[in-house]
Amino acid sequence: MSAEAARAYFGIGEVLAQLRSEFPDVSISKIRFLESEGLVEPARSPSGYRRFRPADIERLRYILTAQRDNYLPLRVIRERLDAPDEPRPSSGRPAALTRRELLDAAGIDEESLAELEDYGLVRRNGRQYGQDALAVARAVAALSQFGVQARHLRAVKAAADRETTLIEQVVAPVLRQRGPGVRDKAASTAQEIATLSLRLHAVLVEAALAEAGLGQVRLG
Amino acid sequence: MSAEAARAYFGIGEVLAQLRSEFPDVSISKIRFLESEGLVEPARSPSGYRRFRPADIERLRYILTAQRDNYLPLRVIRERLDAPDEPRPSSGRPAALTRRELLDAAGIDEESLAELEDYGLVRRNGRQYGQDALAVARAVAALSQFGVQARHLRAVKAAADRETTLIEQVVAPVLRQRGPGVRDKAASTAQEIATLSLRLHAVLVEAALAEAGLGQVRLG
DNA sequence: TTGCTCCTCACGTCACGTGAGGTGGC
DNA sequence: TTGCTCCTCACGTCACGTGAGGTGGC
Repeated sequence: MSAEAARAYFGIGEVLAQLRSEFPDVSISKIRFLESEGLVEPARSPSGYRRFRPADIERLRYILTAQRDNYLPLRVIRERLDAPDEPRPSSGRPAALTRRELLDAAGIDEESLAELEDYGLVRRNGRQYGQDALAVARAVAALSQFGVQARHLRAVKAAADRETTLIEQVVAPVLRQRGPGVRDKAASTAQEIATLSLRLHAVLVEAALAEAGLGQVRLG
Repeated sequence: MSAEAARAYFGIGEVLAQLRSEFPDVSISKIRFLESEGLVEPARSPSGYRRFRPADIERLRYILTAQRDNYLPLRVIRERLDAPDEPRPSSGRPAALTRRELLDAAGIDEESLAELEDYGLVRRNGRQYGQDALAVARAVAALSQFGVQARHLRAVKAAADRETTLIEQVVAPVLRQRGPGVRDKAASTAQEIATLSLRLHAVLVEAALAEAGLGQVRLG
């Protein structure tokens, strides 16, 4: 190990610097707030300074990821941190929808749904559809109002498939390891890569549209 | 026009139904709140019911889009709605960065940046870099920590390029029209399509990862 | 001594949600 | 009369941000 390695603790400012590139909206006051809510419990120096260990930083990373990717409220995040092995309590929304419910909730018709199923955009489990199917159907319904058609949807699907494959490749070495928690770790990594790729994709499209004079508008 | 067309007004519940598919987190209380903040001003029926005209709904759509896509606070959205033609006041962040500032802010080194420029992921305007360059560099820096390499980035870039092209095609007919505000309308449409495609992409990747056992994690 | 980082605590703010107690049109 | 949609107003909540007034280590 080099002289720099094996730091046992980090000050709150250092923690901030480590997290900033991945979570641009983190702040010192936010970290302190998360502690006040009992979500992290860093050690303290004799003079009262917070001392974050790597495990604390991992915990912060998890919390920030859950907020950003899953829009989870802190109450729920806390529960999951506290009781990681309990089965997920049903979260209000039904996990599954019938075909009828899906059509109604998304506001699309039979033919559209059939088309989506043909393209592989929507899949069912037996006779049921999941929340993902609803999200897909809603996005497609909104897109169709702008005249976006099948070939665009196919392109999005193809890009999503390629990205999934790549993520699986990156994560594969982790999965080859043994031990408890390996799958959770792989899944967590996969999620983060997916989020970061998505952000990259969004920024690139935005920049290209701006260049074409189709950037963010200020309507009248 | 059919019997159903040419509705002059919509009740708040009908407005909600129209917006839900595109903005899943809208609610009646949110719409009422936006009115209380002076962002929309629907007419009233004699009995006090809010009566939204198409123009009011457009305005809501604009507000919700600005919140969702640009994370703008309502204060700023209100300013833009009130004074749509004023030049954008400098918004705190500098619009441009030097090369040095970009490297520091993103936490990457010279070679990485040179690579990003080679791939066309980052571009400069003269000697300056924009906020988009910073966002790209940050995302790439975070991705590299997970062992994601050049070919992944190239794939993301290619997908973003294809999507941009498709959006331009969809918007082209609008641009061919004449008249004031045509470009703004085209840009607004382009932005919405981009957002919806992004959401679709995200949902598809998420669903595929879940199927592969790499879905959202509950860490210990 | 001077910066610099960090601390607590009270209060403010932003964007809504909730619930009580109503009214109005088919 | 019965549902149903809609109304106001007060209060609550969630996730922080701000600012005053400090302390601690090189």
